[in-house]
Amino acid sequence: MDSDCSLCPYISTAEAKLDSCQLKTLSDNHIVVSFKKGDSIIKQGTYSTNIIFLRKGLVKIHITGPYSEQIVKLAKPPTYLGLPTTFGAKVNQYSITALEDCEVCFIDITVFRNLLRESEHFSFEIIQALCRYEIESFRRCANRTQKLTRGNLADVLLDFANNIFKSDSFILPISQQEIGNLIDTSRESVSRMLSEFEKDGVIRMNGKQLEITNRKSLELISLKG
Amino acid sequence: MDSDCSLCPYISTAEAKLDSCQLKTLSDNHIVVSFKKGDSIIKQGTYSTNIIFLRKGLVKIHITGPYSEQIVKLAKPPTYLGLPTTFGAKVNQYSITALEDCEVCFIDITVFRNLLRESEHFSFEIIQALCRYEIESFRRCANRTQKLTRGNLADVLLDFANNIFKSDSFILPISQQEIGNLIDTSRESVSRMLSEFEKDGVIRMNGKQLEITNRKSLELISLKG
DNA sequence: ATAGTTTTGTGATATTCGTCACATTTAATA
DNA sequence: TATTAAATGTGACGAATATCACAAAACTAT
Repeated sequence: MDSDCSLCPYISTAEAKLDSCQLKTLSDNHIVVSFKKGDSIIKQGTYSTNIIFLRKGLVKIHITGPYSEQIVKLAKPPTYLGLPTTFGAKVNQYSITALEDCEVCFIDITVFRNLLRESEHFSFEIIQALCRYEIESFRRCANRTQKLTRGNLADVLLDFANNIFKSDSFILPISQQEIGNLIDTSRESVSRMLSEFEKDGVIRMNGKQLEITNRKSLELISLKG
Repeated sequence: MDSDCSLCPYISTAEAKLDSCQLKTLSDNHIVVSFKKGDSIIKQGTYSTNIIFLRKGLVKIHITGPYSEQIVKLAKPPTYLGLPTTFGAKVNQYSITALEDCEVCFIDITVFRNLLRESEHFSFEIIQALCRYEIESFRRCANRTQKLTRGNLADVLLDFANNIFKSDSFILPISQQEIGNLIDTSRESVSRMLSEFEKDGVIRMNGKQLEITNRKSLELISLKG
């Protein structure tokens, strides 16, 4: 498998700060692995031994809460996966599972640490990324707990359209049960609300195929519930 | 005001990794500021211009959500405040307010960046701290949204006893309204539940003075709701 | 294709909890 | 201490949504 990082089209902004020699080291010390839809990439409770970089495919980051499975967020390339769980704890504090077929780089943790050591730019990029993640998770949590469920569902659909698929027409990569786990509600409520959205002409659905037909309304629902 | 960081009893684990010269730079480029209970230390929406280190007193980190004020978490010394908001965004994404009289170090941001640049150990400590914060906030969010409200209230009381005051008898540093903002419920519900806890002999209250009289029960409530 | 599994749709019912209203207590300040 | 403001206690009521039950549909794999 091609493993010259300097030629990789999926390179991270942090890695762009590395010089050619450092990129060479990275090239020599990582492997690219494919995962099938549904495969587990990181499993909560196991030891974390590698830095993982997502270069292709969609994943969910989820955590086994006190009662049910909670999807913390969805992530798309290019992004590191599991930095917090690798540097912040001995064992993985959450799971990561492929929602589509994925390609992932496993980077040796000591090599990665050396890069942090050698390149201030690289490590500062990582610090900034971690800071952004945290702000994002504060906000996500505040939304989730304060907004009405309808608003959260609208947000999920808008997130798919705006950030993940960049199109108002897409195929839902997760089940209604999983949407429920993402916005903390039951699958029945998700089903009912989606029907409602369709009845109101905000979306059109056909199986997993979904189209946003009235973006304005959806944004209004996101705001007002 | 005393400003030799090498003599500071409140030094952070990250700063402990600095050499004497670097500590000297830090000493010369920070000021210690006192805040009174209720004072605003960081205000959401303003520019973030300093790194802030909390060396004394209790603070709340709160965010103005779509509808109401949400307390993200409470923080106690020694800890940096607002790293994410300083490195992750131009303007502060949340507010920090003193719950008790506080002492805080303001560190010049360029000086702090130079320290990150110069000391790999220092910057790696910061990375680890950020990673731990994020894991913690995933978990907090999962709890908050999944547990029953009673369980969350029990958690708050246990957090005061175990982590913040390290005693089963303490004076509540926040109002019932604020407890509500912390666990996403109304102040009325907080009031009702506290009465209930007292009636069941789990706690004893006298104004803001609170004593946990049956820790086992409280832990059970935390688990089972 | 067909049997089996997973996902989805929908009604009836129960529960939790927020909201409003107002009384009461406690704290803050002149 | 008098006056005002802030925090708390408590009842009645309603809205949002979880849960249960079951049917229908869609997808998987032999």
